[in-house]
Amino acid sequence: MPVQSTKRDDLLNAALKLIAGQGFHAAPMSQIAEEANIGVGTIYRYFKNKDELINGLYLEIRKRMAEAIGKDRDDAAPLKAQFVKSLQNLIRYLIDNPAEIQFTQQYENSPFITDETKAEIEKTASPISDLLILAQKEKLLKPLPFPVLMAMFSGASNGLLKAYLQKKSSPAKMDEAIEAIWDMLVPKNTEGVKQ
Amino acid sequence: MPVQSTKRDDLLNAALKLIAGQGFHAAPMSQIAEEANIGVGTIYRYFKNKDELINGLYLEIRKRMAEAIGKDRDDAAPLKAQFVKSLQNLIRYLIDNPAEIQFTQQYENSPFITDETKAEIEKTASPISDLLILAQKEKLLKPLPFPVLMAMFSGASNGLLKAYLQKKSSPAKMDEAIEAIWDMLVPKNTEGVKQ
Amino acid sequence: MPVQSTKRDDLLNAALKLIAGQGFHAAPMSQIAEEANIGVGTIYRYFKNKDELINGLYLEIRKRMAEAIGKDRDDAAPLKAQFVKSLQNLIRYLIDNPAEIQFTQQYENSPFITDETKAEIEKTASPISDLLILAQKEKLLKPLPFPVLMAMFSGASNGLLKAYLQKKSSPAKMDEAIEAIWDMLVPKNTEGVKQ
Amino acid sequence: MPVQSTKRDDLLNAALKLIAGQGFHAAPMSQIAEEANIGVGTIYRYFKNKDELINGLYLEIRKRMAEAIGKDRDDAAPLKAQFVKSLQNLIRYLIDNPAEIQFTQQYENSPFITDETKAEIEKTASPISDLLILAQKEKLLKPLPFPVLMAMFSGASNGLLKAYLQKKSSPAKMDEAIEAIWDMLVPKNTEGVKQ
DNA sequence: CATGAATGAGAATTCATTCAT
DNA sequence: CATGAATGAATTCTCATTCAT
Repeated sequence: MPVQSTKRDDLLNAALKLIAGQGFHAAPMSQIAEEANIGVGTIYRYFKNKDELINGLYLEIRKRMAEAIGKDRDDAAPLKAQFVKSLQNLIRYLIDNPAEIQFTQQYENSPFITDETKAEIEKTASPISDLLILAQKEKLLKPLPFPVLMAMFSGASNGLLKAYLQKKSSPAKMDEAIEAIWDMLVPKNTEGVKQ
Repeated sequence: MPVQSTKRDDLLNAALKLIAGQGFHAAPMSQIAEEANIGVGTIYRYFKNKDELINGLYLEIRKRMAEAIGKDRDDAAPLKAQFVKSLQNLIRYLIDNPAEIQFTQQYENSPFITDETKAEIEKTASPISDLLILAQKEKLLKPLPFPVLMAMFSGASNGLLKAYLQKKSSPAKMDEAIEAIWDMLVPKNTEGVKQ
Repeated sequence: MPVQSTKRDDLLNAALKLIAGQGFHAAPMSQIAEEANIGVGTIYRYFKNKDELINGLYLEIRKRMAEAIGKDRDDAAPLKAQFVKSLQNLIRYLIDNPAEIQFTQQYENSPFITDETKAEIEKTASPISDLLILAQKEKLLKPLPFPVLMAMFSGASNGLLKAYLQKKSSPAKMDEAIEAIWDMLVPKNTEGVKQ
Repeated sequence: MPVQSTKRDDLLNAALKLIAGQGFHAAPMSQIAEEANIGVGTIYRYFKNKDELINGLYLEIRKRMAEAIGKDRDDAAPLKAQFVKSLQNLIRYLIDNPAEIQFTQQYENSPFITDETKAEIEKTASPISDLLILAQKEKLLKPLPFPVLMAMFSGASNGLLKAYLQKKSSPAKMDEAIEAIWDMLVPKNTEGVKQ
C-alpha cells in the first residue's frame, strides 16, 4: 500500500480545488496543505516548490484528460467518427470536472508554464493530436501547417466548452458544434472522409 | 500640454509591458511605476488600486483592438468579405502588438475578471461580434446558439494567433486559416454568402 | 477684512471635526483641506506641519474653553459659588461642543503634546485653576500640593463629563456631582466657605 | 518549555514599552517585533492584526491591574478601609509600572477602543468597581448614578497618579489624597462608614 | 498667495520556505 | 518521515510634504 501516493494525490486534488476556485495567488501553500490534511512542510517532500507543484498538477490533469478522451476508442472506425467520439469524451469529462478546465486555462495562459513543461507536453502527444496527425497524413485536412490546425482546434473546443459551462448551450447542440469544428478542419464539399 | 493623459498612458503602457512579459504577480506596483517613470504614489491618483489598474488596462486594450478591427471598414461589402477583412485587421494588429494578446489572454482566464466585467464586455459589442450578429440574422450561419458561435470563433482566432506568434505559421497561410474559421461558422455546401 | 483669519479658522474647525470623529491618524491633511474648502498646500501657509496644526488647535480650544468658563463671572461672589458657576459653564459648553472634549482628551493623552505646549499651558492658567489658587491661599482647600488638587479636579470633571455624554447622567444630577467634586477639594465639616 | 507563552508575552511587553513611550502610530510592527526579538511575521501568529494586538494588550493590562488591586484583600474589613487599600495597591502598582497607565490612558481615549470593547469592559467588573457597588448598596455613597460616581472616581485617581508621576506629589501625601477621593464619593458629615 | 499633482518614505500584512522537534 | 511554528523578503497602499504653475 503506497501511503505516499495517497498523500501526493490528496495534495494535487487540494491544489486543483483551491487554484481552480481562487486562482494561483489566492491559494497559499498553507491552505493547500490544510485542504489535503497534511502539514505544510510535507508538501516539500513531494514537490521542490510551489512552481513544481503547479507544473506537476498540470501534467497530472493532462494525463487524466488523455485517459478520458481515449475511453472506448475504436481504432478501426473512420477518423472522423473517432474525432467526434474523442471530442465528445473530452467535453463530457470536463463538464463533470470543471475545476480541471478552470485550472488548465489559467495555467496555459500564465507565465507559470516553463519552457520545459511546454516541450514535455509537445512530446506527449494527446490522443486527439494523434488523430489529427493521422488525418493529415491521409490528406483529409485542409492544407495548413499542423500546429495551426491544432491551435485552432483547441481554441474552438475550449470556446465551446466555456459557452457550455456558462449555460449558453444545451447538450443537444453539442454534437452540431463538434461537427462545426470538424468543418473548420476539413476541406469544403467533402465529408472529410476518404471516398 | 496634456500632462495628465501622458501620465495615465505611460502608466498603462508600463503595466501592459510588464504584465504581458511576467504575469500579474511578477509585476509589482513599484516596478510599474519605475517603468512608467513616475512615483509609486502617482499610480494611485489614476487608479484606486491594482485591480482597477488592470481592469482599466483591459478596457483600454479592448478599445484599441476594436479600432484596429474597424479600420477601412466597408459596410456595403458582403458580410463574409467584411468578416475576413476584420479578422485580418485584428490579426495584423495583434502581430504588431503581441503584448496585448498576452495580457488579454492572461486576464480573461484569471480570477481578476469579475462576472460584472464579463457581462459588461459582452454587452459592449465588438465590431466582429456585430458582424456575426448580422450574419446570423441573414441566416448565413449554422443554427447554433450565438454565444456558442462567438466562443468557438474567438477560441479559433486566438489559437491561430498563438500559432503564428510561435512562428508556426506564415503570413501566406493566414488567409487560408481565416477561411477555415469561416467554414466553421457557415453551413457546408454554401459559400456562406446569400445566393 | 482679515481673509486669512477666516481660512485659519475654517482650517482649525475642519481639523477639529475630523480628528474628534476619527482620531489623529484617520484625519489626513488632504481631507482636512477638503473639509475646510482650501487646497492642501495652503495649510502649510498657516502651520509648519501637521504637528503644529494640532498643537495650534489645542491652544485654540483651551482659549475657547477659558472664555466659556469665565462667562458671567462675578468676582465678588464667594469662591465656592464662583467655582460651581465656572464648572457649570465649562460643562455646559462642552456638552454643546462635544468635539472639543473628544479632541482634547485624545490630545492630552497622546505623545503629540510637546513639552513646549505643556509649559505654555501651565503658564496660561485657566480661570478655574486661578480660582483654586485663590481658594488655596485662603486656606479653603485640603492641605495637598496644588498640582495634586488640580489634577484630581480635572480628572473628576472629565469623568463627570464622559458619564454625561454617554447618557449616564441627567442634567438634574449635574449640580450634585459638581458639589461632590468640591467636597473632594475642601476639608470635611466645612462648607469650604470662609466663616 | 512553554515556548509559545514566552513569545506572546515578549510581544505584549515589547508593544507596551514602545506604545507607552511613543504612541500607537510611532510604534510600527517591525519595531515591536525587533524589541520582542521575534520576526515580524511571527506577530501575526498571535494576533490577527495590529488592532487585535493592542486590544489584547489592553485586556492583559486590565488583568494585571485587577490582580494588583486585589492583593491582600480583606473582605471582612470596613468598605472604606477596603477602598483605601485597593486604591493604594493600584497606585503603587502603577507607580512601579508607569508604562501601563501611559498605555491605558492613550488607549481609552483613542478611537482604537470600540464601543463593544467598552461595553465588555464595563461588564467585566473590576475589584474597585465591585467595592463601590457594594458601598452604594449599603447607602454609603452619595445619591448619584453609579456610572457618574465611577467616572469621577476613575478620573480623580488618574489625575492623582499623573500628578505623582510628574513628581508633583510625595508618597506621604498620597494617603491624604486618597481620603479626598473618598470624600467626593460619600456624603458630608459622615465618615462614609455605617453608624 | 493659493493650489493640488506628484512624490517616496514608511506602514501593515502575506506567504513560500526552512528546520528543530 | 511528518509537522507547523517561525521567519523576513516582498508587496500594496497611504499620506505628509513639496513645488511648479
